[in-house]
Amino acid sequence: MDSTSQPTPGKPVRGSKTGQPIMVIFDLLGRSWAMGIIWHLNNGPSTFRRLQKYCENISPTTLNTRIKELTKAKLIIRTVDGYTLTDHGLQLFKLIHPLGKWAKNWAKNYQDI
Amino acid sequence: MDSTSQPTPGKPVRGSKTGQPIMVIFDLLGRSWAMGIIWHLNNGPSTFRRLQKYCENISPTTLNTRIKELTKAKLIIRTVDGYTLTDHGLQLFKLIHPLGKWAKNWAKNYQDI
DNA sequence: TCCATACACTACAAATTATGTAGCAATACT
DNA sequence: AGTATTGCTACATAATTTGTAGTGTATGGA
Repeated sequence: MDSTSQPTPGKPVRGSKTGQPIMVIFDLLGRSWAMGIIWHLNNGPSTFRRLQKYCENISPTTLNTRIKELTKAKLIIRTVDGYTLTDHGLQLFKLIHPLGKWAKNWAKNYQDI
Repeated sequence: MDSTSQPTPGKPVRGSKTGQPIMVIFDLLGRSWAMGIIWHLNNGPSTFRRLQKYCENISPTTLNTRIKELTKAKLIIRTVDGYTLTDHGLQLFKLIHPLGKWAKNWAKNYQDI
């Protein structure tokens, strides 16, 4: 089945052997669409299909893998209304939220590539 | 040679077709070791080998690819002292900096996986 | 109840990325 | 000149992501 390695504090992660929390979170968030999912869920609970649609047709395989990882990491949880951010997840969202404004500014100053 | 797609505002990125800045930055930062590199460079300029060592022996291939991408994105730049954060890069670091503290707390509350 | 939808996934093969080892050219030092 | 270090590149293997198709389960009428 799915043998993706779950980034876990204290255990080696993709790239990092020490399992420092920051490296663990970098690994977790560094996987495809992880931040996008958290970003979207801030708008409220979402079903699998809606999430998939929002994430510009992310493949169901990847979405499902990401959901499992984020759930194990206790950043999201499944409720009757769909997937939702946990308290931890919400805190994390608040931390990455400023990236939105920064990214727009960065994009504006982005030239001649 | 290396045909990695550079995440660029306004252009489709890995996963996102609209090229919204936040999605672009998620793609860029979501690649292996990207955030780790920025994290480390906050400690001052670093040479290729030192960076490699710091990033727990990231493969030179990946490091080089990441360096090229981050340089094109104007987040880092090469100086006589080694690779350094640009102003944009420093701003970005400041935004992700709180993740360190958050991650430690998250890791503490992380159980029964 | 039977049929049609819609949802939440799973299977699986192909494409893209990352890793790890080896090594090369350029500079610095002795 | 000889040696060491740095900044990479080559290349084969491994891991991740994608895309398409399809399965099983609920829900909603007719």
